[in-house]
Amino acid sequence: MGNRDVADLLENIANLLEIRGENPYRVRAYREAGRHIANMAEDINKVAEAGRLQDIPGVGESIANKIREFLTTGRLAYYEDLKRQVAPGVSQLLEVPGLGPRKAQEINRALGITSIAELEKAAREHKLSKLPGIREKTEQKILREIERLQQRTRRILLGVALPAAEEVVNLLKVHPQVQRIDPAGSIRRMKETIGDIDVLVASTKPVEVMDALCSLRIVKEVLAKGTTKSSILTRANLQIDVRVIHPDEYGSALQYFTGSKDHNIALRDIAIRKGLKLNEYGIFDVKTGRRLGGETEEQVYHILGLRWMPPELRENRGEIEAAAKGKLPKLIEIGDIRGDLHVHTDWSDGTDSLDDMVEAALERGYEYVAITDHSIGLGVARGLSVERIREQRRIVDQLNRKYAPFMILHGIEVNIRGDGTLDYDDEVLAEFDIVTASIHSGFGQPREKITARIIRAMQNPNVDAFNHPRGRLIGKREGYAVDLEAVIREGAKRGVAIEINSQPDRMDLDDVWARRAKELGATLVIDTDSHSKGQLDFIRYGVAVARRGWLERSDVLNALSLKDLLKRLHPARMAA
DNA sequence: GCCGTTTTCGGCCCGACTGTTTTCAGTCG
Repeated sequence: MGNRDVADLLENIANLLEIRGENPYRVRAYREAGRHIANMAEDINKVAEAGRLQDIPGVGESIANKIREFLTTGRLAYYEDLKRQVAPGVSQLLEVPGLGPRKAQEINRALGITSIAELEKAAREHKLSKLPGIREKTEQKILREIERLQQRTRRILLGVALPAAEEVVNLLKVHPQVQRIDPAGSIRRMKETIGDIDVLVASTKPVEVMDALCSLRIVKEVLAKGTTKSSILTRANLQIDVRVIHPDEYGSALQYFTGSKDHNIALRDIAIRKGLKLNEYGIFDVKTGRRLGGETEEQVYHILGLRWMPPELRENRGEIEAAAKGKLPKLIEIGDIRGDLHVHTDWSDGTDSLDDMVEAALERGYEYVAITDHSIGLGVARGLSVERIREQRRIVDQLNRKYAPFMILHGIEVNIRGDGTLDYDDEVLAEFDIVTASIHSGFGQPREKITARIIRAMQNPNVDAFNHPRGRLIGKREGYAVDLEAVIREGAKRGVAIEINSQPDRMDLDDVWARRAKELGATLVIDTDSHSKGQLDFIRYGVAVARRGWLERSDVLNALSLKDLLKRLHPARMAA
């Protein structure tokens, strides 16, 4: 029973209470508590054992008791009761946009409908419009939404959404009536997945901007077009919502539409206590109604007594308290990254040559790059034999003479076998400039076994980093079961860096765990795991995870200069 | 149900939109 289970339990309770039409603040209390637990890296069992459940924001006596019961017995009587009181399937109806708890409950009560399929049938037979508060239009809307629901794609990877948003931004920003333009929402916060792609424009001629948007060459279909807000479908089938704001209101609008929702709620709470009112049009004095600001985000935060903060922090995970005390972290930036330490070539499963990958790293302005092809055990990826390693080493040495002072580190992504041993003997591993270790098989092993296996690998003194620690592929594969806390502690103890893998479908570690790793004293390394030249640009996604995890330059191995990096990896060699 | 530089009780973010309404409830972001 882990954090996820508890968070899901609380969210489910909130949903059931909502359907029952309970006090909305009680519903929100469960939702809040669940969200904080989902955002927490520390194991809830440990927190419970230490009697610190009520230290979790949003968890009071009542919820703490329920969590304790759930953790010790595996079930919760209160939740079982609740489930019995709510007809099964009603919560499914809530998935239809436009149907909230009230209407869903009414539809279920009056017609006995418990699934979306039944709902669709009833709507077609015009049975819904006999109910109070529902007429022809609502019925039609429900049918449309069900249809959309069936063909809707789920959340989009940041690595897909961000380039799409940037394309629209770049095409529109040359328009003479566009004064400012930015991606907003979860894209601006650089969340690993994105629901809606939002773009914000500052202009005094919104209609002209809307016309320009809808006639862009990337537009496949105009889904909605208004005077200040339009939605387009791109040729890549991505929906992008664009809104135009008056330049005087751009700061408060950008703040508002960047979110997160929780962050904004907390800000407005501060505003209320100060006798102020905050909305997308500005920040106002409640008594006089006078507008105090809103042209820039900085203004909004300053009037609330806070420092401006990077969007990546705005998740209501303590950033507001930190901003009030002037204790915001100085987040790592993409320019702090001095090199990439996890890169593949066509020697194993990459598509570009060693030379090309090195050239691409140089072009990025790096001081170094580590070539880390796969080891022999990974047959599918053409893992290198010992002979091939030595051959590759000779070529790396040649290239190093050519490109000095830029340095190519000869590395390896060594496979951790089922028992925790590594693919090569220690003598072979000792020849590399950097050894990174990964799991590529045995994902189904029990948690204890995988954890022990990884820790054994980390205890090999040749290992410098542990790659994509959770083994997840977003939307495709859950990570393996592992006690990450123990793995990270081991890394901190042995000086093994923990990777933030920048591949858009990995983002592994994620933001929550990156922050926890910092707390536990581990060093992180932000890598792209590139399999082609272009993928070196993925580094910005890894940096985004790091920033969302509150990391600073000093937390990151490859923010070190080449000299300091070599000192860190090979203190003995450097002394010699 | 939670929480406290107003409070241990009485608040709890704000505005827009839609459809159903003759003044507002429900839903959403």
